[in-house]
Amino acid sequence: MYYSSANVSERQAAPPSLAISTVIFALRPSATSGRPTLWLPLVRRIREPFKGLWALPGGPLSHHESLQDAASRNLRETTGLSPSYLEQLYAFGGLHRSPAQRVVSIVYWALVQPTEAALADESENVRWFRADRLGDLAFDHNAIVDYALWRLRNKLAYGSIAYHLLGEYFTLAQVREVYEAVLDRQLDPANFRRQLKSTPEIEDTGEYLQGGKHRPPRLYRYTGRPGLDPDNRSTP
Amino acid sequence: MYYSSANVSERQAAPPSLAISTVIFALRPSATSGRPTLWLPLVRRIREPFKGLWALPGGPLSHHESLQDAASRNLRETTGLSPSYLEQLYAFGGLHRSPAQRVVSIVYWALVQPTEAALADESENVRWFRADRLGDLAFDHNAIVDYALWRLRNKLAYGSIAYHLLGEYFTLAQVREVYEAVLDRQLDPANFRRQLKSTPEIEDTGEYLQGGKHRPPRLYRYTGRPGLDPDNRSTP
DNA sequence: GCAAAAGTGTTCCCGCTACACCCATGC
DNA sequence: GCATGGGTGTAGCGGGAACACTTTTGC
Repeated sequence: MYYSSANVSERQAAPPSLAISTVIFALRPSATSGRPTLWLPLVRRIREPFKGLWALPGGPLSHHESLQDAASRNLRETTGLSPSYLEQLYAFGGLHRSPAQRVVSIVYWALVQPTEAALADESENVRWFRADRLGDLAFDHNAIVDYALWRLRNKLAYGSIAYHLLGEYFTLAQVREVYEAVLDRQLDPANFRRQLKSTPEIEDTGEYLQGGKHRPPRLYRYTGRPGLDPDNRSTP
Repeated sequence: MYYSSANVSERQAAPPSLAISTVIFALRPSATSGRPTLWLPLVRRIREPFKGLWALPGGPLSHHESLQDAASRNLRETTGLSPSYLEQLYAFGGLHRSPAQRVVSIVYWALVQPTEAALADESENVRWFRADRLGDLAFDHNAIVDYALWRLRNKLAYGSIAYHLLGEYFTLAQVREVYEAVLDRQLDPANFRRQLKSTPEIEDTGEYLQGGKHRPPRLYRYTGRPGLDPDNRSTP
Protein backbone atom coordinates (compact mmCIF):
# COMPACT_ATOMS: atom_id res chain seq x y z
CA MET A 1 0.00 0.00 0.00
CA TYR A 2 1.23 3.44 -0.82
CA TYR A 3 1.02 5.26 2.46
CA SER A 4 0.98 2.30 4.78
CA SER A 5 3.47 3.95 7.07
CA ALA A 6 1.57 7.26 7.14
CA ASN A 7 0.93 8.86 10.46
CA VAL A 8 -2.27 10.70 11.24
CA SER A 9 -1.25 14.03 9.79
CA GLU A 10 -0.07 12.45 6.58
CA ARG A 11 -3.36 10.66 6.32
CA GLN A 12 -5.22 13.92 6.66
CA ALA A 13 -3.10 15.59 4.05
CA ALA A 14 -2.95 12.95 1.34
CA PRO A 15 -5.95 12.67 -0.97
CA PRO A 16 -7.84 9.36 -0.71
CA SER A 17 -6.02 6.89 -2.91
CA LEU A 18 -7.79 5.17 -5.77
CA ALA A 19 -7.66 1.46 -6.54
CA ILE A 20 -9.31 -0.89 -9.02
CA SER A 21 -10.39 -4.40 -7.99
CA THR A 22 -12.09 -7.17 -9.90
CA VAL A 23 -14.42 -10.00 -8.93
CA ILE A 24 -13.84 -12.76 -11.47
CA PHE A 25 -16.35 -15.56 -11.85
CA ALA A 26 -15.92 -18.82 -13.71
CA LEU A 27 -17.71 -22.14 -13.78
CA ARG A 28 -15.88 -25.22 -12.55
CA PRO A 29 -17.11 -28.69 -11.73
CA SER A 30 -17.80 -29.16 -8.05
CA ALA A 31 -15.33 -31.46 -6.32
CA THR A 32 -18.18 -33.47 -4.81
CA SER A 33 -21.14 -33.54 -7.19
CA GLY A 34 -19.28 -32.78 -10.41
CA ARG A 35 -22.00 -30.31 -11.32
CA PRO A 36 -20.83 -26.85 -12.40
CA THR A 37 -20.47 -24.30 -9.62
CA LEU A 38 -19.20 -20.75 -9.35
CA TRP A 39 -15.54 -20.19 -8.52
CA LEU A 40 -13.40 -17.10 -8.27
CA PRO A 41 -9.65 -16.42 -8.00
CA LEU A 42 -8.17 -14.63 -5.00
CA VAL A 43 -4.68 -13.42 -4.26
CA ARG A 44 -2.89 -13.79 -0.98
CA ARG A 45 -1.76 -10.52 0.59
CA ILE A 46 1.97 -10.46 1.06
CA ARG A 47 2.11 -7.31 3.16
CA GLU A 48 0.17 -5.44 5.78
CA PRO A 49 -2.62 -4.70 6.25
CA PHE A 50 -4.28 -8.13 6.31
CA LYS A 51 -1.00 -9.86 5.43
CA GLY A 52 -1.63 -13.54 4.73
CA LEU A 53 -5.35 -13.19 4.09
CA TRP A 54 -6.95 -13.71 0.70
CA ALA A 55 -8.20 -10.70 -1.23
CA LEU A 56 -9.67 -9.70 -4.57
CA PRO A 57 -7.14 -9.04 -7.31
CA GLY A 58 -6.57 -5.35 -7.74
CA GLY A 59 -4.15 -2.50 -7.69
CA PRO A 60 -3.73 1.16 -8.38
CA LEU A 61 -4.99 2.88 -11.50
CA SER A 62 -2.29 4.03 -13.83
CA HIS A 63 -2.53 7.21 -15.82
CA HIS A 64 -2.71 5.84 -19.31
CA GLU A 65 -5.47 3.29 -18.84
CA SER A 66 -9.22 3.55 -18.49
CA LEU A 67 -10.97 2.06 -15.48
CA GLN A 68 -12.09 -0.89 -17.53
CA ASP A 69 -8.62 -1.46 -18.96
CA ALA A 70 -7.23 -1.51 -15.43
CA ALA A 71 -9.79 -4.13 -14.41
CA SER A 72 -8.97 -6.15 -17.49
CA ARG A 73 -5.29 -5.95 -16.65
CA ASN A 74 -5.96 -7.17 -13.09
CA LEU A 75 -7.64 -10.15 -14.59
CA ARG A 76 -4.87 -10.92 -17.01
CA GLU A 77 -2.12 -10.47 -14.48
CA THR A 78 -3.63 -12.72 -11.83
CA THR A 79 -5.15 -15.44 -13.99
CA GLY A 80 -3.60 -15.05 -17.42
CA LEU A 81 -7.13 -14.94 -18.86
CA SER A 82 -9.12 -12.36 -20.74
CA PRO A 83 -12.69 -11.70 -19.73
CA SER A 84 -15.72 -12.80 -21.67
CA TYR A 85 -17.77 -10.18 -19.86
CA LEU A 86 -16.68 -7.18 -17.85
CA GLU A 87 -18.76 -4.54 -16.13
CA GLN A 88 -18.41 -1.99 -13.40
CA LEU A 89 -19.88 -3.12 -10.10
CA TYR A 90 -19.67 -0.26 -7.64
CA ALA A 91 -17.33 2.31 -6.12
CA PHE A 92 -16.61 1.52 -2.48
CA GLY A 93 -15.42 4.47 -0.47
CA GLY A 94 -16.20 3.94 3.20
CA LEU A 95 -13.92 5.75 5.61
CA HIS A 96 -12.48 2.69 7.33
CA ARG A 97 -12.19 0.09 4.63
CA SER A 98 -8.45 0.02 5.11
CA PRO A 99 -6.69 0.81 8.35
CA ALA A 100 -4.18 3.64 8.36
CA GLN A 101 -5.11 4.96 4.95
CA ARG A 102 -8.25 5.94 3.09
CA VAL A 103 -8.77 3.94 -0.11
CA VAL A 104 -11.57 4.30 -2.64
CA SER A 105 -11.97 1.14 -4.72
CA ILE A 106 -13.76 1.03 -8.01
CA VAL A 107 -14.72 -2.61 -8.41
CA TYR A 108 -15.47 -4.46 -11.63
CA TRP A 109 -16.89 -7.93 -12.07
CA ALA A 110 -16.04 -10.34 -14.85
CA LEU A 111 -17.06 -13.66 -16.33
CA VAL A 112 -14.58 -15.99 -18.03
CA GLN A 113 -15.19 -19.08 -20.13
CA PRO A 114 -14.57 -22.43 -18.45
CA THR A 115 -12.42 -23.83 -21.23
CA GLU A 116 -9.89 -21.10 -20.51
CA ALA A 117 -10.57 -21.04 -16.81
CA ALA A 118 -9.46 -24.64 -16.54
CA LEU A 119 -5.94 -23.67 -17.55
CA ALA A 120 -5.81 -20.48 -15.52
CA ASP A 121 -2.66 -19.70 -13.63
CA GLU A 122 -2.60 -20.87 -10.07
CA SER A 123 0.27 -20.51 -7.64
CA GLU A 124 1.20 -20.16 -4.03
CA ASN A 125 -0.37 -16.73 -3.94
CA VAL A 126 -3.19 -17.12 -6.45
CA ARG A 127 -5.87 -19.70 -5.84
CA TRP A 128 -9.44 -20.38 -6.94
CA PHE A 129 -12.23 -20.76 -4.38
CA ARG A 130 -15.86 -21.78 -4.53
CA ALA A 131 -17.90 -18.59 -4.39
CA ASP A 132 -20.13 -20.01 -1.67
CA ARG A 133 -17.23 -21.19 0.48
CA LEU A 134 -14.90 -18.29 0.96
CA GLY A 135 -13.35 -17.75 4.35
CA ASP A 136 -12.74 -14.34 5.84
CA LEU A 137 -11.24 -12.08 3.23
CA ALA A 138 -9.17 -8.94 3.62
CA PHE A 139 -10.78 -5.50 3.87
CA ASP A 140 -14.51 -5.47 3.05
CA HIS A 141 -14.06 -7.99 0.28
CA ASN A 142 -16.61 -10.46 1.61
CA ALA A 143 -19.30 -7.81 1.27
CA ILE A 144 -18.07 -6.94 -2.20
CA VAL A 145 -18.25 -10.55 -3.36
CA ASP A 146 -21.75 -10.87 -1.90
CA TYR A 147 -22.80 -7.83 -3.82
CA ALA A 148 -21.24 -9.14 -7.02
CA LEU A 149 -23.11 -12.42 -6.58
CA TRP A 150 -26.34 -10.52 -6.12
CA ARG A 151 -25.70 -8.59 -9.32
CA LEU A 152 -24.83 -11.74 -11.21
CA ARG A 153 -28.09 -13.37 -10.16
CA ASN A 154 -30.02 -10.26 -11.15
CA LYS A 155 -28.40 -9.97 -14.55
CA LEU A 156 -28.98 -13.62 -15.16
CA ALA A 157 -32.70 -13.16 -14.73
CA TYR A 158 -32.60 -10.49 -17.42
CA GLY A 159 -30.85 -12.85 -19.82
CA SER A 160 -27.84 -12.55 -22.11
CA ILE A 161 -25.27 -13.11 -19.35
CA ALA A 162 -25.16 -16.85 -18.91
CA TYR A 163 -23.50 -17.52 -22.27
CA HIS A 164 -20.39 -15.68 -21.17
CA LEU A 165 -19.79 -18.43 -18.63
CA LEU A 166 -19.93 -21.08 -21.35
CA GLY A 167 -17.82 -21.93 -24.36
CA GLU A 168 -18.65 -21.05 -27.93
CA TYR A 169 -20.90 -24.05 -28.39
CA PHE A 170 -23.26 -25.31 -25.73
CA THR A 171 -26.35 -27.38 -25.19
CA LEU A 172 -29.53 -25.96 -23.74
CA ALA A 173 -29.06 -28.24 -20.73
CA GLN A 174 -25.69 -26.66 -20.07
CA VAL A 175 -27.28 -23.23 -20.03
CA ARG A 176 -29.82 -24.58 -17.58
CA GLU A 177 -27.02 -25.88 -15.39
CA VAL A 178 -25.51 -22.41 -15.31
CA TYR A 179 -28.80 -20.96 -14.17
CA GLU A 180 -29.22 -23.66 -11.57
CA ALA A 181 -25.70 -23.14 -10.25
CA VAL A 182 -26.04 -19.39 -10.00
CA LEU A 183 -29.60 -19.23 -8.74
CA ASP A 184 -29.14 -22.32 -6.60
CA ARG A 185 -32.44 -23.93 -7.47
CA GLN A 186 -33.84 -26.45 -9.90
CA LEU A 187 -35.53 -25.31 -13.10
CA ASP A 188 -38.05 -27.13 -15.26
CA PRO A 189 -36.14 -28.38 -18.32
CA ALA A 190 -39.14 -28.20 -20.61
CA ASN A 191 -40.12 -24.62 -19.81
CA PHE A 192 -36.54 -23.49 -19.66
CA ARG A 193 -35.75 -24.70 -23.14
CA ARG A 194 -38.83 -22.99 -24.53
CA GLN A 195 -37.82 -19.69 -23.01
CA LEU A 196 -34.34 -19.95 -24.47
CA LYS A 197 -35.59 -20.94 -27.89
CA SER A 198 -37.79 -17.88 -27.93
CA THR A 199 -34.75 -15.60 -27.58
CA PRO A 200 -33.38 -14.79 -31.02
CA GLU A 201 -29.72 -14.61 -29.95
CA ILE A 202 -29.56 -18.39 -29.56
CA GLU A 203 -28.71 -20.04 -32.86
CA ASP A 204 -29.04 -23.73 -33.63
CA THR A 205 -25.79 -24.94 -35.18
CA GLY A 206 -27.27 -28.15 -36.55
CA GLU A 207 -24.48 -30.03 -34.76
CA TYR A 208 -25.00 -32.52 -31.95
CA LEU A 209 -22.91 -33.22 -28.88
CA GLN A 210 -21.75 -36.83 -29.23
CA GLY A 211 -20.30 -39.10 -26.60
CA GLY A 212 -22.91 -38.69 -23.89
CA LYS A 213 -24.69 -41.58 -22.27
CA HIS A 214 -28.06 -40.74 -23.77
CA ARG A 215 -29.73 -39.06 -26.68
CA PRO A 216 -27.29 -36.49 -28.15
CA PRO A 217 -28.41 -32.93 -27.56
CA ARG A 218 -28.23 -30.16 -30.14
CA LEU A 219 -25.44 -27.62 -29.96
CA TYR A 220 -26.24 -23.92 -29.99
CA ARG A 221 -24.26 -20.74 -30.38
CA TYR A 222 -24.77 -17.31 -28.88
CA THR A 223 -24.98 -14.60 -31.50
CA GLY A 224 -25.46 -11.58 -29.24
CA ARG A 225 -22.88 -8.92 -28.60
CA PRO A 226 -19.44 -10.33 -27.76
CA GLY A 227 -19.70 -9.12 -24.23
CA LEU A 228 -17.34 -6.44 -23.07
CA ASP A 229 -19.09 -3.54 -21.45
CA PRO A 230 -22.36 -4.79 -22.66
CA ASP A 231 -26.06 -5.14 -22.06
CA ASN A 232 -28.74 -2.70 -23.00
CA ARG A 233 -27.21 0.51 -21.84
CA SER A 234 -25.98 -0.73 -18.46
CA THR A 235 -22.79 1.20 -18.99
CA PRO A 236 -22.51 4.62 -20.56
CA MET B 1 -9.00 22.12 -10.29
CA TYR B 2 -6.05 20.83 -8.41
CA TYR B 3 -3.41 20.43 -11.06
CA SER B 4 -4.86 22.66 -13.73
CA SER B 5 -1.48 24.19 -14.38
CA ALA B 6 0.27 20.84 -14.56
CA ASN B 7 2.57 20.22 -17.46
CA VAL B 8 2.88 16.85 -19.13
CA SER B 9 5.41 15.39 -16.76
CA GLU B 10 3.41 16.47 -13.74
CA ARG B 11 0.35 14.91 -15.25
CA GLN B 12 2.16 11.64 -15.66
CA ALA B 13 3.41 11.74 -12.11
CA ALA B 14 0.30 12.84 -10.26
CA PRO B 15 -2.28 10.16 -9.51
CA PRO B 16 -5.64 10.66 -11.23
CA SER B 17 -7.67 13.01 -9.08
CA LEU B 18 -10.99 11.95 -7.63
CA ALA B 19 -14.17 14.00 -7.71
CA ILE B 20 -17.79 13.48 -6.67
CA SER B 21 -20.65 14.85 -8.76
CA THR B 22 -24.40 14.66 -8.35
CA VAL B 23 -27.32 14.64 -10.75
CA ILE B 24 -30.28 16.12 -8.87
CA PHE B 25 -33.79 15.63 -10.14
CA ALA B 26 -36.93 17.41 -9.01
CA LEU B 27 -40.40 17.86 -10.39
CA ARG B 28 -41.53 21.32 -11.41
CA PRO B 29 -44.50 22.50 -13.39
CA SER B 30 -43.71 23.03 -17.03
CA ALA B 31 -43.70 26.67 -18.07
CA THR B 32 -45.98 25.89 -20.99
CA SER B 33 -48.37 23.09 -20.09
CA GLY B 34 -48.23 23.42 -16.31
CA ARG B 35 -47.86 19.66 -16.07
CA PRO B 36 -45.04 18.38 -13.88
CA THR B 37 -41.73 17.81 -15.64
CA LEU B 38 -38.21 16.86 -14.61
CA TRP B 39 -35.77 19.63 -13.76
CA LEU B 40 -32.24 19.65 -12.47
CA PRO B 41 -29.86 22.27 -11.06
CA LEU B 42 -26.56 23.09 -12.74
CA VAL B 43 -23.71 25.34 -11.74
CA ARG B 44 -21.87 27.68 -14.05
CA ARG B 45 -18.15 27.06 -14.28
CA ILE B 46 -16.18 30.08 -13.18
CA ARG B 47 -12.78 28.85 -14.30
CA GLU B 48 -11.12 26.83 -17.00
CA PRO B 49 -11.64 24.30 -18.38
CA PHE B 50 -15.09 24.95 -19.86
CA LYS B 51 -15.32 28.33 -18.14
CA GLY B 52 -18.81 29.79 -18.55
CA LEU B 53 -20.50 26.48 -19.39
CA TRP B 54 -23.01 24.77 -17.13
CA ALA B 55 -21.96 21.64 -15.26
CA LEU B 56 -23.17 19.19 -12.66
CA PRO B 57 -22.58 20.22 -9.06
CA GLY B 58 -19.55 18.50 -7.66
CA GLY B 59 -16.15 18.79 -6.12
CA PRO B 60 -13.31 16.90 -4.54
CA LEU B 61 -13.80 14.24 -1.89
CA SER B 62 -12.58 15.25 1.52
CA HIS B 63 -10.95 12.81 3.88
CA HIS B 64 -13.53 12.68 6.61
CA GLU B 65 -16.64 12.03 4.52
CA SER B 66 -18.01 8.98 2.77
CA LEU B 67 -18.80 9.08 -0.94
CA GLN B 68 -22.47 9.44 -0.21
CA ASP B 69 -21.90 12.19 2.32
CA ALA B 70 -19.90 14.08 -0.26
CA ALA B 71 -22.74 13.77 -2.77
CA SER B 72 -25.20 14.90 -0.14
CA ARG B 73 -23.03 17.89 0.64
CA ASN B 74 -22.87 18.82 -3.07
CA LEU B 75 -26.61 18.86 -3.04
CA ARG B 76 -26.91 20.98 0.06
CA GLU B 77 -24.28 23.44 -1.02
CA THR B 78 -25.69 24.09 -4.45
CA THR B 79 -29.42 23.98 -3.70
CA GLY B 80 -29.77 24.23 0.06
CA LEU B 81 -31.88 21.05 -0.08
CA SER B 82 -31.49 17.60 1.36
CA PRO B 83 -32.20 14.61 -0.83
CA SER B 84 -35.22 12.39 -0.55
CA TYR B 85 -33.37 9.67 -2.40
CA LEU B 86 -29.67 9.28 -3.12
CA GLU B 87 -27.87 6.51 -4.92
CA GLN B 88 -24.58 5.94 -6.66
CA LEU B 89 -24.84 6.14 -10.43
CA TYR B 90 -21.49 5.21 -11.91
CA ALA B 91 -17.78 5.95 -11.76
CA PHE B 92 -16.62 7.76 -14.88
CA GLY B 93 -12.92 7.49 -15.56
CA GLY B 94 -12.23 7.98 -19.25
CA LEU B 95 -8.78 9.29 -20.07
CA HIS B 96 -9.87 12.53 -21.67
CA ARG B 97 -12.88 13.64 -19.73
CA SER B 98 -11.01 16.73 -18.68
CA PRO B 99 -8.28 18.43 -20.68
CA ALA B 100 -4.87 18.82 -19.05
CA GLN B 101 -5.61 16.57 -16.10
CA ARG B 102 -7.03 13.10 -15.49
CA VAL B 103 -10.15 13.11 -13.31
CA VAL B 104 -12.16 10.14 -12.13
CA SER B 105 -15.69 11.16 -11.13
CA ILE B 106 -17.91 9.09 -8.92
CA VAL B 107 -21.39 10.31 -9.76
CA TYR B 108 -24.49 10.07 -7.58
CA TRP B 109 -28.06 10.81 -8.50
CA ALA B 110 -30.71 12.24 -6.21
CA LEU B 111 -34.40 13.01 -6.03
CA VAL B 112 -35.78 15.92 -4.03
CA GLN B 113 -39.35 16.72 -3.06
CA PRO B 114 -41.07 19.48 -5.03
CA THR B 115 -42.30 21.40 -1.98
CA GLU B 116 -38.71 22.02 -1.04
CA ALA B 117 -37.48 22.24 -4.59
CA ALA B 118 -39.74 25.23 -5.14
CA LEU B 119 -37.74 27.24 -2.64
CA ALA B 120 -34.34 25.99 -3.70
CA ASP B 121 -31.52 28.46 -3.96
CA GLU B 122 -30.98 29.93 -7.36
CA SER B 123 -28.42 32.54 -8.30
CA GLU B 124 -26.27 33.86 -11.07
CA ASN B 125 -24.22 30.66 -11.04
CA VAL B 126 -26.83 28.12 -10.01
CA ARG B 127 -29.87 27.60 -12.18
CA TRP B 128 -32.49 24.90 -12.78
CA PHE B 129 -33.05 23.48 -16.25
CA ARG B 130 -35.59 21.16 -17.79
CA ALA B 131 -33.94 17.75 -18.04
CA ASP B 132 -34.99 17.39 -21.68
CA ARG B 133 -33.75 20.84 -22.69
CA LEU B 134 -30.17 21.14 -21.57
CA GLY B 135 -27.68 22.80 -23.84
CA ASP B 136 -24.09 21.67 -24.18
CA LEU B 137 -22.66 21.00 -20.76
CA ALA B 138 -19.06 20.95 -19.59
CA PHE B 139 -16.96 17.77 -19.72
CA ASP B 140 -18.97 14.60 -20.46
CA HIS B 141 -21.87 15.80 -18.37
CA ASN B 142 -24.46 15.48 -21.12
CA ALA B 143 -23.75 11.76 -21.32
CA ILE B 144 -23.88 11.48 -17.55
CA VAL B 145 -27.29 13.14 -17.38
CA ASP B 146 -28.55 10.86 -20.15
CA TYR B 147 -27.40 7.87 -18.21
CA ALA B 148 -29.01 9.15 -15.01
CA LEU B 149 -32.29 9.63 -16.87
CA TRP B 150 -32.08 6.10 -18.17
CA ARG B 151 -31.52 4.80 -14.64
CA LEU B 152 -34.38 6.87 -13.29
CA ARG B 153 -36.76 5.44 -15.88
CA ASN B 154 -35.56 1.94 -15.11
CA LYS B 155 -35.94 2.29 -11.38
CA LEU B 156 -39.36 3.78 -11.86
CA ALA B 157 -40.54 0.66 -13.63
CA TYR B 158 -39.41 -1.36 -10.63
CA GLY B 159 -41.43 0.88 -8.30
CA SER B 160 -40.73 2.56 -4.98
CA ILE B 161 -38.91 5.51 -6.51
CA ALA B 162 -41.66 7.83 -7.65
CA TYR B 163 -42.78 8.80 -4.13
CA HIS B 164 -39.45 10.45 -3.47
CA LEU B 165 -40.34 13.04 -6.08
CA LEU B 166 -43.60 13.84 -4.29
CA GLY B 167 -44.49 15.34 -0.93
CA GLU B 168 -45.58 13.38 2.11
CA TYR B 169 -49.20 13.20 0.98
CA PHE B 170 -50.22 12.64 -2.60
CA THR B 171 -53.08 11.49 -4.76
CA LEU B 172 -52.81 8.49 -7.03
CA ALA B 173 -53.23 10.80 -10.01
CA GLN B 174 -50.14 12.72 -8.92
CA VAL B 175 -48.14 9.52 -8.87
CA ARG B 176 -49.41 8.81 -12.34
CA GLU B 177 -48.30 12.26 -13.46
CA VAL B 178 -44.80 11.49 -12.19
CA TYR B 179 -44.72 8.31 -14.21
CA GLU B 180 -46.03 10.07 -17.28
CA ALA B 181 -43.48 12.86 -16.94
CA VAL B 182 -40.55 10.51 -16.49
CA LEU B 183 -41.57 7.87 -18.99
CA ASP B 184 -42.96 10.45 -21.39
CA ARG B 185 -46.10 8.54 -22.29
CA GLN B 186 -49.72 8.33 -21.22
CA LEU B 187 -50.87 5.65 -18.80
CA ASP B 188 -54.34 4.22 -18.24
CA PRO B 189 -55.63 5.81 -15.01
CA ALA B 190 -57.80 2.84 -14.11
CA ASN B 191 -55.11 0.20 -14.43
CA PHE B 192 -52.48 2.41 -12.93
CA ARG B 193 -54.46 2.99 -9.76
CA ARG B 194 -55.05 -0.73 -9.38
CA GLN B 195 -51.36 -1.49 -9.65
CA LEU B 196 -50.53 1.08 -7.01
CA LYS B 197 -53.26 -0.07 -4.66
CA SER B 198 -51.85 -3.58 -4.85
CA THR B 199 -48.49 -2.40 -3.49
CA PRO B 200 -48.57 -2.54 0.30
CA GLU B 201 -46.32 0.51 0.84
CA ILE B 202 -49.12 2.87 -0.25
CA GLU B 203 -51.37 3.73 2.69
CA ASP B 204 -54.75 5.41 2.45
CA THR B 205 -54.81 8.31 4.89
CA GLY B 206 -58.60 8.70 4.83
CA GLU B 207 -58.10 12.36 3.96
CA TYR B 208 -59.18 14.02 0.74
CA LEU B 209 -57.58 16.74 -1.30
CA GLN B 210 -60.05 19.63 -1.25
CA GLY B 211 -60.12 22.66 -3.48
CA GLY B 212 -59.96 20.97 -6.86
CA LYS B 213 -62.44 21.60 -9.61
CA HIS B 214 -63.95 18.12 -9.44
CA ARG B 215 -64.51 15.16 -7.17
CA PRO B 216 -61.93 15.33 -4.34
CA PRO B 217 -59.35 12.54 -4.63
CA ARG B 218 -58.10 10.50 -1.67
CA LEU B 219 -54.71 11.29 -0.20
CA TYR B 220 -52.15 8.55 0.30
CA ARG B 221 -48.88 8.24 2.12
CA TYR B 222 -45.78 6.19 1.30
CA THR B 223 -44.76 3.89 4.13
CA GLY B 224 -41.70 2.32 2.54
CA ARG B 225 -38.14 2.99 3.52
CA PRO B 226 -37.36 6.70 3.91
CA GLY B 227 -35.12 6.63 0.90
CA LEU B 228 -31.44 7.21 1.36
CA ASP B 229 -29.29 4.56 -0.20
CA PRO B 230 -32.26 2.36 -0.61
CA ASP B 231 -34.04 -0.20 -2.71
CA ASN B 232 -33.73 -3.93 -2.47
CA ARG B 233 -30.02 -4.24 -2.15
CA SER B 234 -29.07 -1.87 -4.91
CA THR B 235 -26.28 -0.58 -2.73
CA PRO B 236 -24.08 -2.67 -0.47
C1' DG C 1 -35.89 -54.03 -23.27
C1' DC C 2 -34.72 -50.47 -19.84
C1' DA C 3 -33.04 -46.15 -17.99
C1' DA C 4 -32.33 -41.51 -18.69
C1' DA C 5 -31.92 -37.37 -20.92
C1' DA C 6 -33.76 -34.72 -25.13
C1' DG C 7 -37.51 -32.58 -26.73
C1' DT C 8 -42.93 -31.60 -27.51
C1' DG C 9 -47.86 -30.67 -26.23
C1' DT C 10 -51.42 -29.18 -23.23
C1' DT C 11 -53.64 -27.12 -19.44
C1' DC C 12 -54.13 -23.88 -15.82
C1' DC C 13 -53.39 -19.62 -13.62
C1' DC C 14 -52.26 -14.95 -13.00
C1' DG C 15 -51.20 -10.34 -14.27
C1' DC C 16 -51.66 -6.82 -17.51
C1' DT C 17 -54.48 -4.15 -21.08
C1' DA C 18 -58.42 -2.16 -22.93
C1' DC C 19 -62.48 -0.19 -22.28
C1' DA C 20 -67.29 0.28 -20.51
C1' DC C 21 -69.37 2.08 -16.76
C1' DC C 22 -70.79 4.56 -12.20
C1' DC C 23 -69.69 8.43 -8.58
C1' DA C 24 -68.99 13.03 -6.73
C1' DT C 25 -67.94 17.54 -7.15
C1' DG C 26 -67.80 22.74 -9.29
C1' DC C 27 -70.11 25.53 -12.19
C1' DG D 1 -78.00 19.66 -15.79
C1' DC D 2 -73.27 19.09 -17.71
C1' DA D 3 -68.42 18.56 -17.81
C1' DT D 4 -64.59 16.45 -15.67
C1' DG D 5 -61.71 13.82 -13.21
C1' DG D 6 -62.16 10.03 -9.39
C1' DG D 7 -62.97 5.38 -8.98
C1' DT D 8 -64.93 0.28 -10.08
C1' DG D 9 -66.08 -3.90 -13.05
C1' DT D 10 -65.01 -7.11 -16.44
C1' DA D 11 -63.63 -9.61 -20.55
C1' DG D 12 -59.60 -11.04 -23.25
C1' DC D 13 -54.85 -11.87 -24.25
C1' DG D 14 -50.27 -13.74 -23.29
C1' DG D 15 -46.51 -15.54 -20.73
C1' DG D 16 -45.01 -18.61 -17.16
C1' DA D 17 -45.51 -22.99 -14.14
C1' DA D 18 -46.78 -27.70 -13.89
C1' DC D 19 -46.73 -31.96 -15.82
C1' DA D 20 -47.99 -35.70 -19.15
C1' DC D 21 -46.09 -37.50 -23.04
C1' DT D 22 -43.00 -38.98 -27.10
C1' DT D 23 -38.15 -39.61 -29.03
C1' DT D 24 -33.43 -41.16 -29.18
C1' DT D 25 -29.51 -42.76 -27.48
C1' DG D 26 -26.16 -46.27 -24.41
C1' DC D 27 -26.03 -50.33 -22.16
